[in-house]
Amino acid sequence: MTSNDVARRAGVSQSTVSLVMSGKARGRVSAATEDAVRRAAAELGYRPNVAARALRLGAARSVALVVPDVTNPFFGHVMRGAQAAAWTAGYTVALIDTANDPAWELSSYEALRGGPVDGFLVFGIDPPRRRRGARPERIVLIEDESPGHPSVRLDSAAGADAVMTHLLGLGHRRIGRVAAPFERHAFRTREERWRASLAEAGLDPDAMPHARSEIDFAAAHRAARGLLEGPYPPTAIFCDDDILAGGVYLAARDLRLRIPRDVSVVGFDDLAFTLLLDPPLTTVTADAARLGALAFETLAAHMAGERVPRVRQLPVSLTVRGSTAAPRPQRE
Amino acid sequence: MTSNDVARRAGVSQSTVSLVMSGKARGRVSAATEDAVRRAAAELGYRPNVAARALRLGAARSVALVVPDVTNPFFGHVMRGAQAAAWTAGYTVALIDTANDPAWELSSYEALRGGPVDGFLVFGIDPPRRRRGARPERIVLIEDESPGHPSVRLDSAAGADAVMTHLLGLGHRRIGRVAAPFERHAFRTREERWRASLAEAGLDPDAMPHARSEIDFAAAHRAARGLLEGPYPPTAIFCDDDILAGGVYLAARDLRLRIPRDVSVVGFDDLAFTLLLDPPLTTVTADAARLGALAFETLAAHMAGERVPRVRQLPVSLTVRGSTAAPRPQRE
DNA sequence: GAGCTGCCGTCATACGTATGCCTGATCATA
DNA sequence: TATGATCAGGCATACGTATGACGGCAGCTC
Repeated sequence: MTSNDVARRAGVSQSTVSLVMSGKARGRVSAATEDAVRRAAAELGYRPNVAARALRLGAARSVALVVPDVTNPFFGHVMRGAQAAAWTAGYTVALIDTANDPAWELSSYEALRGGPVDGFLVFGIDPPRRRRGARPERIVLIEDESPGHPSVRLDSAAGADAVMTHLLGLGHRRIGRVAAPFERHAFRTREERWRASLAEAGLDPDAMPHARSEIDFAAAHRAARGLLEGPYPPTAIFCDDDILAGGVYLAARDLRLRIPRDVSVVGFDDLAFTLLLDPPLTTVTADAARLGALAFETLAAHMAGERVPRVRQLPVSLTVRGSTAAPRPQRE
Repeated sequence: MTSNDVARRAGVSQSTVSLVMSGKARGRVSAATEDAVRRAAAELGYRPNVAARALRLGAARSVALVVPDVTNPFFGHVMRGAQAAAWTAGYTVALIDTANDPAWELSSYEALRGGPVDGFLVFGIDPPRRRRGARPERIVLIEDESPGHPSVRLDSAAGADAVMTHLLGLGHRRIGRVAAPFERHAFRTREERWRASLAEAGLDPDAMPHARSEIDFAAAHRAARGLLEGPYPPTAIFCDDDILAGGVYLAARDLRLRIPRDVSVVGFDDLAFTLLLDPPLTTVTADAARLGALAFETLAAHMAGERVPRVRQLPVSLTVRGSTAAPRPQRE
């Protein structure tokens, strides 16, 4: 099934078929001919060959989506948003799951340079360095930034501020933190706002219990235990995301601490499972799907040569549920 | 950066470069020349153009992975497994998230027929009907089956049997069910084994509380409430997957029922969040990543023209945790 | 030294599409 | 009626790769 077959059937030349199929028939092909071509194409079930088109055009109408952990529902939503947006734009999404391995991430750029994709949507671990190559690489970063590439992200600063205002407003003075292990911009921002908010409230950030943890329940469980068993346990814990917050629940259960009576917990992202926690988690609600879609749209605009804002932010909002309350009067 | 550039630099012809790069140099190119070509290619950072190769070869070295819900971690693991296996085989994975919409699923086959992918890995909603087309379509089904296509799946029968043996062994006589809404083979099998096990124990399956639910917490919550508030509430509930089981926890919390004292709950898949539930969920542990990898391997073999078993099953095992116990003596 | 056999390597072409350029026909205008 | 102008559509080619068909050359045998 090639355009030649269609041409033969419609009694026209291959060029005419191509013209019609790519919508460039205006003024070059009569309505009657166009009709005949379309009919022939439909009858034969003709689909333009993507490889040939890609070869000719030098573009594959495909983008790579690089994600650190496909197993994490947050990324799932991002993927959904990006994929849907890409699909409606006639693009295909090539999925790369790096499983949190920076080496793998790097090698994926290398491997995909040959042309299977026109651009990259990167939800990365390390910010990709700019790489030399025939054509300048089209990259949009998600939740991170790197000079020279446009990026999209949640408004982590506003989210973290809302969390801290909430917690401080409840009367907490010992607000600990379970941080993600990456140097991603989003996490850095949350850390900074946590520190800044504490400082503004006259508290010393460096005196606060603080831990870093891989983003999975078991690791966060260990990290949170360390925090809660420490000499100065926090009355509230601000986590970089919901998974880490889940780890805090696990630790609290271990130590027979009640949430929020003994310790308040706040997450980030508002994943579905947070409703399952008992009590349900107070967290920052974010539209991850929109984030993915926005990333694709930005990449598409970027590839089309349009000028694109260096960074686009999506609003977030604090959703207060049962995991936060005023601290108990301390014995000290 | 084309093979011509490499050829010029190495002082050979384009064909020689092609020969070397595709590993077909044996007996046609001397070691010295081959070396020179490789060096030139490396210096220029040459990567064969995928589109051109795909056009020439009529194969894209890419497969589509069709998944109903990228947001569900179970599919995340499948994707991870499939993607990793594909990647090491030099294949690219095009992701399709159908968001549980059968129409979308269908249209994705249609759209991808033009050649962007060589085959399909389908974790489908509806079994795809066989479609006519120039070349016979290469499809492997996951967790489902359809005449004419190879399929891979978990051993749902064994899993369900283990669950029922466990529950009946604990003394349960009223074992309800929250079923998934799809006619997928995996779910059908679990249903059948549930019925068969009950019948073998001298119980009437039709008398058991039974509900169907979309696979999300809120829907399962509603469905489970219906079950537990019904005239003959079950002492145990077997759910088609962990998400549905999560809904049962929600309903139990609503109704002030304690798990497992008032009702035992069993899930399927062993997703990470089940550890977070209180008590942790008894469930069937499955290697979803292996399932994805196996699916790809099967597709690759199928495409290579090898004879492939019509169906391949992966073992599963029951993981007993805190959500199951003997029923309380009934008042009736 | 003529003929044969391997070994290395090049030539030419095909894959299917998109598009610049050209041609023939129709039509309007002078 | 002669001359442009406009419209419809075909011709030819290029995109970069893979590969079957060839050709030149060295070494060998008789």
